[in-house]
Amino acid sequence: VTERASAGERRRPGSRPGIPDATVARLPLYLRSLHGLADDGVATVSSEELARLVGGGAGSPAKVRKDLSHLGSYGTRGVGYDVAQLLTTISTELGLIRSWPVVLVGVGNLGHALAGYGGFASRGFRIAALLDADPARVGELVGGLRVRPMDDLDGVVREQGGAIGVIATPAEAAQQVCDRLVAAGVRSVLNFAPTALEVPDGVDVRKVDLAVELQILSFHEHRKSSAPAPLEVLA
Amino acid sequence: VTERASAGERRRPGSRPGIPDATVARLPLYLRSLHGLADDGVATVSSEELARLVGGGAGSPAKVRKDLSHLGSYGTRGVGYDVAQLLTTISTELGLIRSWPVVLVGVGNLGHALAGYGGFASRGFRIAALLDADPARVGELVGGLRVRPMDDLDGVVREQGGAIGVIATPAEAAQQVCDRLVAAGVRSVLNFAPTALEVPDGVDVRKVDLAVELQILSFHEHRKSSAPAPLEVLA
DNA sequence: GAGTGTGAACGTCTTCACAGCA
DNA sequence: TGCTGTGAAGACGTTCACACTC
Repeated sequence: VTERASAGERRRPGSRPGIPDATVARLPLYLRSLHGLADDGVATVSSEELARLVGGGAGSPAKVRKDLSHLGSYGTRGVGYDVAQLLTTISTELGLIRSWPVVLVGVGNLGHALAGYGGFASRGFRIAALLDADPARVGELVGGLRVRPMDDLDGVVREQGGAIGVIATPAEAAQQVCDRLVAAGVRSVLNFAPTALEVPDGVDVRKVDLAVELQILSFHEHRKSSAPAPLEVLA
Repeated sequence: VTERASAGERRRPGSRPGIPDATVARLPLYLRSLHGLADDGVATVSSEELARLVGGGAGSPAKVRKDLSHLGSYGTRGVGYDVAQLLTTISTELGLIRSWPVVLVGVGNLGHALAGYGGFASRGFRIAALLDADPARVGELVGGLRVRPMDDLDGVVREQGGAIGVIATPAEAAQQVCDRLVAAGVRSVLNFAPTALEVPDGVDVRKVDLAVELQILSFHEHRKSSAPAPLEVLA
C-alpha cells in the first residue's frame, strides 16, 4: 500500500543527486537482507545473491546493481559488495544512523500491536510516546510506556526533534489527529486508518491499509478462479 | 509496501484484456470513496471530485478516467459517473461480490489486532479461522473465534474454497507457515512477517512491513533535516 | 457548458547487453 | 574469469489536450 511519493525532490548543490523513489523503496529490503548476511558472518555478496535474498518480485541482479550505483556504491568487480560497507552506506542514506522517535496515536487493538512490536529498536526507531483521546485509556501501561492524553502531543513532539507520527485511530479521527501532529511540527506520517489524509506541502504521508491489500489479492484470486483452463500450450 | 505483482498476466480469450497493476492497486481506493458517497446519498461523481476524495498522491482526474475506462466504464459526458453503478462494477471486477474467507495464522499481538479489526466484513472478507502453533494459545477465544492448532489448516482451507492466507507469525516461522498454506491450496498470501517468502508460480504474495514503511519515511525526513536552506529563489 | 474517453507525448522504471576492472 | 557499472532499449505509467457527447 504505500503510496504518496516525496513532495519536493529538492536536489540541493552539495547533496547526492536524487535517488529514484523506486530505489528508495527497495533500500530497506536490501538492508534487511544484509543484516541477515552480517549475522551469518558473510563478508561479501554479489548482486545476484542479494537479488535472490530480497525475494522474487523485488529483485533482479540488474536492478540491484542500478539501485546500489545510485548510492555511489563501491562494489568490487569480479567479487561483489562488501556487506559491512553496504550496511553503513544504506543506513546512512536512509538516515538510520540516529534512531528516530515515533509518536503513536491511538492505542486500540492495532496500537497495542504496534507498541508491542519488538522490531522497532533494531530497525532504527523507538517509540517515544503513546497517546490516546480516550480518558479511560490514558494512564494504561502498554509495552512499557504509559498512555498519555492528546494534550501532551505538542510537548512530546517538541521535546523530541523531528518525530515520525503513526496514526492508529479509527478513520473518523484520523484527519483531526493528523492536523494536530502537523501543527505540532511532525513532517512524516504513517497512517493506518482507512482514509485519505490532507496535508500541507512538505509533509509526507504513507499509508497502510489492510483491506486494500486484501482487495488487491482478491482481484488476482478472482482472476485465477474464473480462469478454468490453465493450459495455453498451443501456439 | 506492496510489492509482488501478479505472476501470470494470462489474458484469456473471453476475459477483459488485462487491467494494469497500477490501476488494480487504485480500484480499492475508489471503492472506499464511493462507499462514502453512497452513504451520503450522492448519486453522481465527476472524475475531478473522485480524484480529490481518494487524496493527493493517488488522484488526478485524468488518472481516474483512464483507470475507469479500463473497466469498460459507463460515465456520462457532461455529468459524471453513476455512484451505484461504479460501486458494483468495481466490486465485481475485484471479485468482491462474494466474501472471501481469510485464514489467519499467528495470533500474537498483531494477530489479535487483525482478528479484532472490524472493517473486514464490510470490505468483502470474513475471518474463517485463526491458527497458532503455540499449544498454549490454542483454544483461546479471540474476536469471537477459537484459536485452532496448525494441524487443522488443511481441513480449514479445504472446506473453505480458495481462502486467502494471512501470515502474522514471527519472521522465523513465516516461510514454513507459507509452505503449509500453499500445500493446503492457498494461492493468495498477505505476509506481515519481515521476510521474503518463496512461493511457486501461480501464488501471489503481498507484504506489509511496518519497519520498511518507517524507513522510507525516515529517508525523506532525513533529507528534509539535512536541507537547511528552503530557499531556491535565485535563478 | 460540462465532463468523459482516448490517442499521443512525456517521464519513470526495468531489462538488456556489454565494456571495464579486479 | 567473474562480477560490477552503465549507456541504450524497452516496458510501463502518467499527463496532456482535445474530440465527442449529453
